[in-house]
Amino acid sequence: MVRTPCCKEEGIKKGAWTPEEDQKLIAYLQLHGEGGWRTLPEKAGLKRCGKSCRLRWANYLRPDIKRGEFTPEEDDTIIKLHALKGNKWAAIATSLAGRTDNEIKNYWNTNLKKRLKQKARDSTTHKPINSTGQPGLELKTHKPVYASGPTRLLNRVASKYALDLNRDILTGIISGNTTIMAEDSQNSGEVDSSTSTLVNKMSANSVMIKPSHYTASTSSGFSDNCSFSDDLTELFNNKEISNMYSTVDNFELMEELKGILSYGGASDVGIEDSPEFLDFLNEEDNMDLEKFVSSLDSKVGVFF
DNA sequence: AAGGGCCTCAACCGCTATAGA
DNA sequence: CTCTATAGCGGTTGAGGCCCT
Repeated sequence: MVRTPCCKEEGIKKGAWTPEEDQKLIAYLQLHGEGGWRTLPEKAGLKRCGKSCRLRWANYLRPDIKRGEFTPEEDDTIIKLHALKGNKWAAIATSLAGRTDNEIKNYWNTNLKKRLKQKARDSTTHKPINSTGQPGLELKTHKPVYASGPTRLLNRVASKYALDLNRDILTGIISGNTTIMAEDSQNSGEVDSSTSTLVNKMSANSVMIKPSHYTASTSSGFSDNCSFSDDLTELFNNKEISNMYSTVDNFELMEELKGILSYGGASDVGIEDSPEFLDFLNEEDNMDLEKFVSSLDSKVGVFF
């Protein structure tokens, strides 16, 4: 399909807007409202293309735009949401009243990105940057050789965070059954499809946690085709988990948890086939999910 | 004072998504 | 279904201001 230009090239002004142009645009929009951007410049007496007018209005002239410095609270929100959503500036902007996606994007690139680097965190993944300068997890607390078993990892997480992390949330992450999720689902009248999938996979009472590459059994809630690491992507992108990030004061813990679980999804080739590893799985990875969750406190110290 | 480099951020570019004819 | 107009998005650019030497 041939793209039609958004405006005729001749006589179209580019570059910075003058106060006179701003006034013309504001006056026109106050009178006629938004829309009809293609024909607006001619009607408003502007030698600009419609797209330029729309952007000028959306990013600068709109009366509900908040100008001035970002507050520490706004900084915090942006950092948290960026960790969750990545460079989805428009999505991030919906959580900051009066801030435009363009403004947030600029602010990120000029300020917050540097701040993360100063804290030795990767500006894309937000994970700590290790000694090699590569983003990654601090392996000193995570034993790589056992990284393949999701349950092992959950055990570790439970052990490490049982005292700190709200147990409802941790339980929810594991079982897809938190109060937050339940309330949210009831209130909205719908459950995000990815969440539904996860809840179906994870919340059945008889679920036995299996590692994604452990093929000896097919009786668990996780099918052999179900990659735990793939589910994590869904899990951490879904609406309810997003809400946890933005509304619950557990961001750091959630981030670290995410890192640990993601790490667990990336198994080393061959490890899962070793007798030692399979023995370990038989012993500890087939435990009942409910028992596991209900005994979190007693697990403290087991793996750390 | 001059000028070169760096930084900021408004504006632009190119693309996709969506609605409607 | 196709085509077109429009809206929206994220990446990039470049003018202007600031800072340092």
